[in-house]
Amino acid sequence: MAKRVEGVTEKLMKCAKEEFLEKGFRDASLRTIAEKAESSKGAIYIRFPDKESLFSALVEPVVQGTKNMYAASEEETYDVIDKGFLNQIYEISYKSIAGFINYIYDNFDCFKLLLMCSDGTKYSNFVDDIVTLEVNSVEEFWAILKQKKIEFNELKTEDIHLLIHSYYSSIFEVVAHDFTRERALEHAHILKTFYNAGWRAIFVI
Amino acid sequence: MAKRVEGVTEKLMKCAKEEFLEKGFRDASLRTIAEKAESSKGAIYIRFPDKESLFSALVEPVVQGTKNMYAASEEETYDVIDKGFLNQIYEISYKSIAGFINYIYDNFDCFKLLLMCSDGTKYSNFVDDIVTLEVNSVEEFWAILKQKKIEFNELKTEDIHLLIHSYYSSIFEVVAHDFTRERALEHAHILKTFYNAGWRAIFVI
Amino acid sequence: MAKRVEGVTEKLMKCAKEEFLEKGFRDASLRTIAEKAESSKGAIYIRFPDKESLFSALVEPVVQGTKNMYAASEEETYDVIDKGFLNQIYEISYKSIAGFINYIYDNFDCFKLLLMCSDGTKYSNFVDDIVTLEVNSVEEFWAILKQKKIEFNELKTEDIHLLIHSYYSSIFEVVAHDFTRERALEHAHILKTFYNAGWRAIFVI
Amino acid sequence: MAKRVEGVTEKLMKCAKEEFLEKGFRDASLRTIAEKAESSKGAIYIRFPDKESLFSALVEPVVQGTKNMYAASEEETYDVIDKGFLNQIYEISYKSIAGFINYIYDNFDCFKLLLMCSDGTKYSNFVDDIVTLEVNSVEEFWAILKQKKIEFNELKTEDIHLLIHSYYSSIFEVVAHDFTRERALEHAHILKTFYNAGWRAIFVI
DNA sequence: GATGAATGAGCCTTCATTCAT
DNA sequence: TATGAATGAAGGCTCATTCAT
Repeated sequence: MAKRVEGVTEKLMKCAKEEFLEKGFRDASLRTIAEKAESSKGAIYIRFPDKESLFSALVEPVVQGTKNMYAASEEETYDVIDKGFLNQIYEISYKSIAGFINYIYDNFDCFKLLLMCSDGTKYSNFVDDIVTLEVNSVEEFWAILKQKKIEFNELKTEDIHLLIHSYYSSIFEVVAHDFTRERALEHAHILKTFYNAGWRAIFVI
Repeated sequence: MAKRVEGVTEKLMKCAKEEFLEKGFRDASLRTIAEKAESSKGAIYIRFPDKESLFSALVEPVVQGTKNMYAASEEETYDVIDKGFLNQIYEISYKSIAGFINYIYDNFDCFKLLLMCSDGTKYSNFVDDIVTLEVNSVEEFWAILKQKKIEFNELKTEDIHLLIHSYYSSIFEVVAHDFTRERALEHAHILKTFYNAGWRAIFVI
Repeated sequence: MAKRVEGVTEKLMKCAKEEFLEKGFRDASLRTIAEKAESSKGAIYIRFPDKESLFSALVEPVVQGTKNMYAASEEETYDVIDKGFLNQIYEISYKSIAGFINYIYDNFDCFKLLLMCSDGTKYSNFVDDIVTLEVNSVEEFWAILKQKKIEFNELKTEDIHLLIHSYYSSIFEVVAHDFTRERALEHAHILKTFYNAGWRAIFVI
Repeated sequence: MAKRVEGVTEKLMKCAKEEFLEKGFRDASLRTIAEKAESSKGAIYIRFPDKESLFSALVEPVVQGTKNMYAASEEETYDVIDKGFLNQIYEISYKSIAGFINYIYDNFDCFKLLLMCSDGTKYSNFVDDIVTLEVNSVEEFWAILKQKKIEFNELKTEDIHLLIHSYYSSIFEVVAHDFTRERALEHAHILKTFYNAGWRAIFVI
């Protein structure tokens, strides 16, 4: 039985990650990746159907992980709404920041790939996709508020989208600026304070 | 000496703009640009030393304009500080939003180029550069506050950077999402409220 | 004005022809063609959008020429029918053989390309296309015969197709076997006798 | 020594046949064949030294069978000549058509491979090879005629070759056009009439 | 024997840039 | 100045064949 030489896939992925990080998806060269990995172009194609799939392989687990993490935090939120603790919603809505930051730092390179090197792949809209997910969730949340006859200042979807986008921008900037995990968490704390105040200012009637 | 045919540069730039907007800097083809402009690749190289310079020519005025606008607002700010109206600083600090939004919409395509099509050029960090400018200004502002023995909660440069980045992200997203000028201004109003509250929450002791 | 260096196109086409003749379309290499022509791959792409277009350029004039020649001989045939000289039809139907043979020999290499090296191009069915044209014409001819109440043994379209195919096979084989023009014409004479007898045998009631 | 797993060779050949029929020799992929056969590329190379040998294995029996059939009919012909029934020679010469058609239809796929999918293999001249055999036989036949002082119009070898080639072209076209066996036999009947007349016309003095 | 990973030459094509005209 | 032909490196990808397991 012909077995894949052990470690080749790992080496290829490691070198691919380096190349993608250095040059971005588009300018990365499979030739170079193969050479760096002391392997061959063919060896890549045995493992990945094409260039984008190689990128995907590096990044997809984290994309799914992010979505799962998001889905989980969404459920949590709904529980809270049911209990009607509106005043605490701002707290709760972002209580998972720390968790997310940690997740990011557990997968730092992947996030760097997603955020800064994914131009030309289907992941180029990663931030926007995340934002859209959260926007939908906010709107569902608002529907519940309405149902419960709780008054609030409703914004247009687009405006929420932009505000949430700016929120994630701030989070993800820690990656671009190579913050340490500790500093990122510190920043998240500030961010929470900042955004809670902001949301209150425009949301509460 | 033969003179450059009049209007060719303009036509080239117009067509280059279209091409860059459509495909982004990297995927744009000089051949296509020259063809669209009913001119030649050589004609481009007479006027611009390379591909990136052509992009620069389209975008640099607005980059400078933005910096100038920023410099102006900075002076303004200092005036205010001199007058010591700290309580109004949040207001003032962003009173120029509308002006900036209008500037963006007066140069909509250029901003789209800078924000969404500049991957592969030195402008890929445009937002960050703007943010850095503003951060420096904020720090100078803080220096004055300190000088005046006005107490405030001083943040680390990096944290301010990220917050300001998120602010600009939100502003610039109106470009990505093709808001009308009116909607953008509307959004700016919300943004002002939101960020004023945010800044207050973390800045005021 | 940048002019194409004289003779490059010709040299490229000449070398392409040689390469296609030697290896067939599929196995021909643009690299090799460019090298043989002491030119560059890019130089090919200035002139021809792709590999098949290069092949087309060599061959298309003759394809059109053949169709035109065919169309001309068709008109001629109809004149004859109008005069009702059925008995001479076999003669006339092929009286243009010599002309066709000469046309083939005026474009010997092109026919060799079309007949033996076109696998992988849209010309791979060249013979069948010619045959189909002639079959249609035969059927139109028969329609006229019926109109004139002239009796004959009508065959199925498929059978005519195969017989005509075999006729052209014989004509085109002179190319595969590198007959001289004179020998080809000699063969055409035999072919005429042979096929006239054949057609008579199955066609006349 | 380990034994070849039974049935694997058969399965490989079956799948190879499908692949070759579908894509032709050149575009067929050994990888695809191995996958279709739920086997491996290595398994192919154990059984066949290379790609062309795999094709050969599919086709060679029929190539030999055809040659044998031809040899048989040749002997038959000589018997007839010995009996001196020249007038019947045209009949007899083709009396084996039906047999050959049936043989083709008993091995339809193989003939399709030989006639339409063999580009790039040594079988690309299959038809010509068959024709050459028959031409040789015709010439031997003529030698006998001469020996018997029977007069006839002797053609050049090349001309006979082309005529016979056209004859086989017509026969083999039934494969390309997917005639049913019955239609093919029907066509063979027409062909016999047609060619007998043709031969007589040029052969008899 | 069987496997399929590994190889690497080779494919067609694109493109920014140079340069002869 | 203006042209666009010429260049040639580089791109992603395929594939028959070899060979270690």
